[in-house]
Amino acid sequence: MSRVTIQALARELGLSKSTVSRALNDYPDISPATKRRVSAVALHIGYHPSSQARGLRTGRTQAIGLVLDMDTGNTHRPFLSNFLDGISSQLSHTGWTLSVATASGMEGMVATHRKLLLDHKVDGFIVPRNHRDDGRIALLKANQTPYVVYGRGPANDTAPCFDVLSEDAMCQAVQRLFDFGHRHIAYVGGHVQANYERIRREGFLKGMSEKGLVADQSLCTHHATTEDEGRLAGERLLRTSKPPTAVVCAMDRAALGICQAIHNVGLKAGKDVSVTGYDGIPEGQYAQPRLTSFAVDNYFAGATLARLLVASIEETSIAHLHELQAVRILTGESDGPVQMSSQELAAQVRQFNHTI
Amino acid sequence: MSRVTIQALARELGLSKSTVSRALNDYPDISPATKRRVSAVALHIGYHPSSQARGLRTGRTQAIGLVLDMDTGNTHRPFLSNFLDGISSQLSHTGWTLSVATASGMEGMVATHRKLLLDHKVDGFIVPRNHRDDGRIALLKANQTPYVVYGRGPANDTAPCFDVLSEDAMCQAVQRLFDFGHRHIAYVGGHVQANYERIRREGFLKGMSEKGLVADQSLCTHHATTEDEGRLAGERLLRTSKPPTAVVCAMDRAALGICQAIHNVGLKAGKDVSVTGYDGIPEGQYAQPRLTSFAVDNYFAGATLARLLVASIEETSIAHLHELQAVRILTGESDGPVQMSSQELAAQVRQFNHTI
DNA sequence: CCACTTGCCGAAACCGGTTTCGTTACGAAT
DNA sequence: ATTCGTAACGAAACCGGTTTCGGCAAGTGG
Repeated sequence: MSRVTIQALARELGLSKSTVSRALNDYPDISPATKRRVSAVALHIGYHPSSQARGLRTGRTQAIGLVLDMDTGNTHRPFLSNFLDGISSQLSHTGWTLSVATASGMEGMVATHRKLLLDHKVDGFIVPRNHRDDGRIALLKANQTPYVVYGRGPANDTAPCFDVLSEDAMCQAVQRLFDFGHRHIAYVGGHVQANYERIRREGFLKGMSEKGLVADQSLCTHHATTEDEGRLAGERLLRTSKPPTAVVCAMDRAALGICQAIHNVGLKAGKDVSVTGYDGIPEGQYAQPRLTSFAVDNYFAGATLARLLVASIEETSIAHLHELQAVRILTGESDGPVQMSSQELAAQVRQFNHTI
Repeated sequence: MSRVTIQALARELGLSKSTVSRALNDYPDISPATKRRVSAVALHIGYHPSSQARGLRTGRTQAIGLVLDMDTGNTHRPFLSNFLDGISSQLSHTGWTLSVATASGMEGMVATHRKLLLDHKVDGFIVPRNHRDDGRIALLKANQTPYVVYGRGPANDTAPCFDVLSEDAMCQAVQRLFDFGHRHIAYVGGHVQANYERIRREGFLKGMSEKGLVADQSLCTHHATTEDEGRLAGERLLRTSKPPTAVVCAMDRAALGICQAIHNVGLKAGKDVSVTGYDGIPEGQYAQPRLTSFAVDNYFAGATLARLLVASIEETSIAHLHELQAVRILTGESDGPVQMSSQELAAQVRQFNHTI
């Protein structure tokens, strides 16, 4: 056990514990010589301050909280490891640690945040995947608890945030498909209540308008967060009289479902119908055809969020606390040059359905 | 903020804070009537004890630590979410929380454990993937810190542990392949320094001997933890004069690599050569052919480990602290009835290599 | 020489709980 | 009536740090 307290260190040094404390914390009223001596002996006898004792006095735990939603959480499963690594690596340079908890749904998450707060287990939170009207943020604001949002925060919010430029990815996807000759492009979004959904959709629309295309509202859908939901959305789109020749998806999992739907009507994704995803999940790189997607550097995201949060808690720098990061495209074979018109595509689908 | 201390509660009740403390902690020298009254008022005015203040006195943080290895950690990436959920769910009933950190390699992990210990951030650790000679366990033992092993602990170790019966999975795999008619079966293992490797290999050997087969040493390899390493191992196996008609892998990722190697010589996994994996990673279920594998319930694992660790820290029950859990088979199409003999297989591979 | 600042450090309060020890009141035993 | 035991609670120490306040000595200006 540690068992070497500041008292023992003070005795060893022939100083009072208050002097030792101030020396270690670099107070100005301690002579440089004493500071050096204290640090040296502290290191020598292996003194490590108790974080709880310090926290009791300072009111700080030196820990940040991360509550994961297990309802929608499966969607970010593959990135979790890198995300945690980013946070932890950033914190490891300091004395801070990361406290992780899981919860189900927004109410569950809010309850978990409250619990961690009331127990004084953490000083602040990383809030991933913020919603339009987010109970977690409401709670943290009401309690004046520091937090940092992974995602675009509310416009009138002063809390620091970090996000990836997913709108640029959607925009790039449209442009790429346009360059492949596609003009009839659908959009399949994710959780409508999530903030990211609005942003990605707007990115899609921006890409469309930049190319002089008008987004057909009947080709814009959402709530496709799983493969099954994506497949259903794909089946609906293919069954219309003017099916899209390309589909931009806000999530890889939905994109994989769309590829299945395409396969199920005897067509080939990437040839007959183009599909792009977003997230860069491993399954997409193993799928047939390999999914064109956009990868997020979640290590960087975690590290940045941790840095922003700690800075905002310690109030060291009030620098720009809103940061953005570009995504990296993963070119697969799920998209390509347009092969046939929407009418021809519709005919093919009809024909396939008849022969069955 | 919380700011309702035990003092305030005591004032509100007209009692001393020591009485309030003992009432809340169910001491025998407090009258039942007082206990009820204290609990009621505490709930009413929203009293939540500061975990740091309590920890300072009791020496307990009520937090457990989990240090993830980012070197080999990518292999357990998909399970992390469920694993954390299991731990967190188990802890949520109590006042305990989970502290997560990452590290690189054994030295890094040991250093991180030491840091968390010296800072008094956690009371105990969950140690996943223990090695034969594990620095983490040595450290924790030396410091008399409670820990629980995810994996089979050292035989002479009294520390609680939990593990899945991966040896049974390997054994099942052999029996399944035997029933498919395979007699020439290879084994491709993972990290040799890890404890699980020994266990899985022994499970494989047990399955072989139970069916009266002798394991050809030249067909037993290891150190295949990634897809690339698996592919290389597969290429080596296929190039021998008596290649195996079936391969049992200790890890899905290696199995996927073997499937690639089979594909690369113009053969079909699941038809010409059978392959089984272990872990049940999502990529395996998306691969062509779908991988036959064994799934681990990592939610259950996390919950059990957390329960064991807290029990061993609080020393409530000295019950059986060694638990085991069976795995569930995921039948895919990467294995099947034997199609040709080892000689015929070798001929096919030779022929393919000549034509190129 | 004295008052006053400045540098440096110690004493003690404090954070919010837990735990030890002591005290009071009351009924039972002697 | 005295002693004793016990139930129920209060006072105070304690955990290990941080922070406020005050004190002492040396230096400085008048």
